[in-house]
Amino acid sequence: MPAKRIDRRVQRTRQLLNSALMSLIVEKGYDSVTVQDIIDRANLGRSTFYAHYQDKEDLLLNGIDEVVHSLIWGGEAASTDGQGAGTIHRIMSTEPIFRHAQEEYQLHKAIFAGSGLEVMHKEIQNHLCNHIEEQIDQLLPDEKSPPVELSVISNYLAGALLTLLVWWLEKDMPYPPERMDALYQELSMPGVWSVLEIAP
Amino acid sequence: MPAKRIDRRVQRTRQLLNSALMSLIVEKGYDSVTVQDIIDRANLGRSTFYAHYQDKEDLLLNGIDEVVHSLIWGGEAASTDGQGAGTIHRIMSTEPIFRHAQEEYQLHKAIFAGSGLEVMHKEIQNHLCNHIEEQIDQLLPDEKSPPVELSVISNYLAGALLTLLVWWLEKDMPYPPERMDALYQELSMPGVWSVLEIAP
DNA sequence: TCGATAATGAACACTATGTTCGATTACAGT
DNA sequence: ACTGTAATCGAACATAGTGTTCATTATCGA
Repeated sequence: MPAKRIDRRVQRTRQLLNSALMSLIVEKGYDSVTVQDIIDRANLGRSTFYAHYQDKEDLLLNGIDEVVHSLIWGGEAASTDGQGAGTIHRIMSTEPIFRHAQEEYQLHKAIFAGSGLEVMHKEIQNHLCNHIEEQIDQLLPDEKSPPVELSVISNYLAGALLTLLVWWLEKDMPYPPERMDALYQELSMPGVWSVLEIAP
Repeated sequence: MPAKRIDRRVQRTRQLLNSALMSLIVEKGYDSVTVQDIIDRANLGRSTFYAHYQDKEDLLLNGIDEVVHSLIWGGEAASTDGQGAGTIHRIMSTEPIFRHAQEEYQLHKAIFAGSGLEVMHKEIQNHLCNHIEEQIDQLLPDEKSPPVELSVISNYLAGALLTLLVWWLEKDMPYPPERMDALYQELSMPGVWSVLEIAP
């Protein structure tokens, strides 16, 4: 196999498009950003855009993929340690998620405000569900199968988290990230343990 | 005040448009229905459409408003009675909601599949939140104020319900409505009581 | 029957999308 | 530095849908 020819222009172009989109989202909101806006801001030709991405949505998803991934799977380390007495037993730590949302809340708020929410929702929900199901699998005793499909639980947990996150951003973050994490755990986990029929 | 002049044509037009939209949604999915489709199906002129509704979204919301309202507030009667021993104490009965979704699941699935979800989400979430907050208010002891804003709880409950509903429809309703209702109650309520610091 | 109101539908202006293609530019490898 | 290749350019185009306008026609309630 011949050595792959890696053209620096490709990276640069994608990078330009992505940051153009992000800054435009903050300025005008996701819905009102057009492809024309993006290529103007990035100083790129129209056909260049379509050589890289199918459409606006595609660009958004690709740009955010890494972030989502690192957020969810990066928090994994914190999920198993530091469960002192009195703490609610958790499946995953959501604090990094809230913290990250806080750090660039203008962007996140702008994305979630319009139809960007719908675009992100499926993507994030998928990632979260995968992660959650893995975690639950480890917790379940081998001999017994769960009383409901695991995907109900994972979807429930992911959906609830996203709901809280959107609420929090829309209200301009009235509580600190740690508080939101604690709230999420306290709201969601008791019912989950109950349904799974395992004591935490 | 002069007697209001009520023209039968108006009702008829709106009715036609609405059912045209509904049938088209089932056939093609909400996203791919155009205004042209709607007026063709309804045999109405283009300008007639815009005389009644701002756009597709407007039509959808108006058509579904009554349904949502009756669903949520109609279930109220069942919410206070029939809580036998061993039952989870609930804030509202969601069984009618699942049942109604089941009855015309083709429509609901088609709506929730595309960006109709986003349109409905805010609407339903608002209605649900109002209802839930009223219910919680009644349950709270007068002297003590809730440890968090009520809107967190109501949003959490509404979001979780919608998540379950969408999951259920996408999976083609693997469980009966009663089961889904029970599941929702068991998943959500323990955490809510815990956060509200009141024993059910 | 008689205003008043509603519906018609074709024409129009507009905005955005996504594609095409020949010319141009920048790249990686040698 | 040279060279073939790959990326970019950008204007033009086809497509598709939106929302408005207006003179005309049909239908209403009283």
